[in-house]
Amino acid sequence: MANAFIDKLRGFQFISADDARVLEAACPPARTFPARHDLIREGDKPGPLFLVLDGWACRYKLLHDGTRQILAFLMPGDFCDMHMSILNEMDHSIATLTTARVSMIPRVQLDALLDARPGIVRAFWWVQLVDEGTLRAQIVSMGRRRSIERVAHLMCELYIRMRNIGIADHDRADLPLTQIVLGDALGLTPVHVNRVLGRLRTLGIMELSGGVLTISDPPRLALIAGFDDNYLHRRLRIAA
Amino acid sequence: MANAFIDKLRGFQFISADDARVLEAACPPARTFPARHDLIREGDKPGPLFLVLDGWACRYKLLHDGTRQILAFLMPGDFCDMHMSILNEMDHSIATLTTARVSMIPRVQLDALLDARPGIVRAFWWVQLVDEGTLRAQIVSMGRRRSIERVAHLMCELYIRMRNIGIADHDRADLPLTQIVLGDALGLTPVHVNRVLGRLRTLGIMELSGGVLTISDPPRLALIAGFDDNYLHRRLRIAA
DNA sequence: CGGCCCCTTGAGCTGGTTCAAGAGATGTGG
DNA sequence: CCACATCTCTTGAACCAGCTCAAGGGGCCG
Repeated sequence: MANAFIDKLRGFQFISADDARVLEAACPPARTFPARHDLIREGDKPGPLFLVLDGWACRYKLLHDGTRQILAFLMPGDFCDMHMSILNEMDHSIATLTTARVSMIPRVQLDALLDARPGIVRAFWWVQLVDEGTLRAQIVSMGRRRSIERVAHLMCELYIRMRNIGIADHDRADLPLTQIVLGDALGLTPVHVNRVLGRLRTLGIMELSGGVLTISDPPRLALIAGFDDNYLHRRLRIAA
Repeated sequence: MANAFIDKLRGFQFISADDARVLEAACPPARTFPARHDLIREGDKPGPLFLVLDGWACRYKLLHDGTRQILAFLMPGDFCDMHMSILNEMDHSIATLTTARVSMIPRVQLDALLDARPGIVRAFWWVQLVDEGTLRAQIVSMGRRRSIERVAHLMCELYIRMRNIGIADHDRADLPLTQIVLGDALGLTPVHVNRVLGRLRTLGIMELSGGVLTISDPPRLALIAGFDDNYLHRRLRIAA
């Protein structure tokens, strides 16, 4: 897996072979960061565009009282952050959750790429819009789902996304997220996340332990979650 | 106010006079819709781009159990929906909340505009990114703020956004949102929204009644909300 | 004038939090 | 390679923010 990001664009057939080649050539060698390392912080000025090639990261925001809200999980093939090149300041931070390999495209080079290649603009825009759908899905979860549904929904989403990029087995996947991290993403306390996971385990639906997610009853999990994957926009039009 | 959308872009100095003229010329005469009218529904295929010129609308999603989650409020100058031209299907619906004047740019014309005018692409992308920041702020609210903070935060945001487009006085603004609508946006029951508004009124901080928002103690409201307007990205670079 | 929303308030309930404590895992330095 | 420190997971008990259910009043529109 040389470049998970381009694989993703290609996998969705949303970038031409030509554009993919140009984009890939623009990616400098990846750097490896340890877990819990901030790639960029709220308030920072424009920097390079990050592409997560391996490992996990997240967007998050710290509140005044020290609590953290995780806004999105970034897995191989996700990017962070387009914003930089258009807005003048980050309104949230991005950090690794595990050891992660990250490719960083300098902003100047990125701008040149976008000016020269409308196909790449389109591809990036598409990714952006899909990410936005994921944000909306999270709002729905936090506003209208109870804890067990919320946990189930996140597990469905992460599982599908992992399967899409080929890092999930039939019913198992490595998911190196602690219950604290899950709580910060779901707006729940880690204690309650623990109880909910225990309940799902007892029910024989899924299990998360030792960093491995095992879904033994996918239909029931999706039912509890009220999961509909339309927001992940997997079927789409070929780039114009 | 001929075209609130272009006024907004101009107000933020993010579009050239030339691009503004071209964009304005592309807007067909506005249509007026009654309140509670769906402009587009989840699952719909690409249609025209909507620009809200007058009145209020919202993005929302209905769940299986009939509950509704409002994802974003659209006021004059906001657009809905770029998604259409890139994704193949809406993952949420958009409806008017009040009588609203809406301009609809046909998609073919929009695509031509975007192809011919990189400046307009940039401007749209910027708006898109700002909207995304607003989504993230909502996630933070729902995940980490209690009801009174959440209500206060939404009021701060709406007030600032209204002031930015010139439809708010010094400490008053028309805000034609029912407590039911607010509840659907905030993930609270209308009953509880009522109690929280009552509390804020008793505290002498703000009042919402008869469709009019009056903020008598802005600093205290912002303090309760933990409000920081950085995510609205008002200071920004002039379009390249 | 009548019907339908919307707002308001009360009373009791409950899902999720808080606080606490111990056991298991993981990593680090000597 | 072991010892110790730190982080994570787990479970229990009490509490409380926000929900549910219910009922009455007010305003707007047909």
